Amino acid sequence: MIQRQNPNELATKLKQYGFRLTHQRIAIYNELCQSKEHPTAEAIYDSLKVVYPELSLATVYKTLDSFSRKGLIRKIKGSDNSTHFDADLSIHTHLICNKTNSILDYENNELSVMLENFFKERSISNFRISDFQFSIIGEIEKTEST
Amino acid sequence: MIQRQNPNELATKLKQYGFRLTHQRIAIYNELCQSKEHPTAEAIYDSLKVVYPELSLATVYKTLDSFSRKGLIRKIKGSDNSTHFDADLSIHTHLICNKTNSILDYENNELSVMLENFFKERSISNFRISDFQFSIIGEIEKTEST
DNA sequence: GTGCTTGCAAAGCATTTGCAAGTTA
DNA sequence: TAACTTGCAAATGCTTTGCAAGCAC
Repeated sequence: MIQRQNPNELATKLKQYGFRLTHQRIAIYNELCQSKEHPTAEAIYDSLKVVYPELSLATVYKTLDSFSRKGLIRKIKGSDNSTHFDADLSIHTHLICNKTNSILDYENNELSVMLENFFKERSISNFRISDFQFSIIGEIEKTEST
Repeated sequence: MIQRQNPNELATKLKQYGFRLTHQRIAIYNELCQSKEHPTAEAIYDSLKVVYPELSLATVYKTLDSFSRKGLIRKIKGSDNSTHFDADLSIHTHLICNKTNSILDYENNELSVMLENFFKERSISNFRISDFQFSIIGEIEKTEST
């Protein structure tokens, strides 16, 4: 989740990235910004379908793909064969659960700062970096209280 | 690629992990250990088909899946929707090319040691770690000499 | 001999594509 | 109005599954 943005801010950001403003794009980007859960295309579709019944799953896929290709959002590969999306572009690490196929942020500032510093001034010969993907794979453990 | 292993070493390792020794398993694990390229199931199949024409692609998938579920090898998600495999279980970082869908090792000892040290004594509450996946996404740049 | 593994073909599922109709700038 | 975007349905492509025959132990 990234901080709450009002409709104007959303629209401005989409324009900045060269997108025509459509209801679908605004709704999809807004949904992704609000979500804490790094949703899949299908999850976004399911949430929005309630409010916009005419929305198509193919549009959600196309929109998320164009967003990520222009660098507005980032793709995350899940442990199953699904792709999740994240509006938070900062260098940070994910926890990926093999059992639930869910993705959480690993909130560890020390690690984020360390990685950021490491890559800040660094380039890789013959490679143009466009994104980082740091994941810890494993299993969410149930606590007794649940 | 991990260091060359003779047939006996391969077999011993497979047994250690509780696998029955079949020609297919030995060939698949050997192929993966020799490969520098983090191949997909299909790439492994294509390489082995020449020598073992009766080999089935489904067997390659099943075998790689059981290897990775027992922790003998590791899965890597590519930038397209394919899964690649790696016999090198050490903490290391991959370069993933969006254009060629190829995966290379990012050979940087400083980074590997840093990550290893960071996670050596660290645990995450309510999460059982089984693997790490660190990737740098981008594009391999052509050099003029190519 | 028993239980695990293989190969085949079919099925499954996430994602992409083609195109006519609708919408944005 | 011109170019881009949407929604639908069909297609694609990677991966999994069911099952009979084969093999390891």
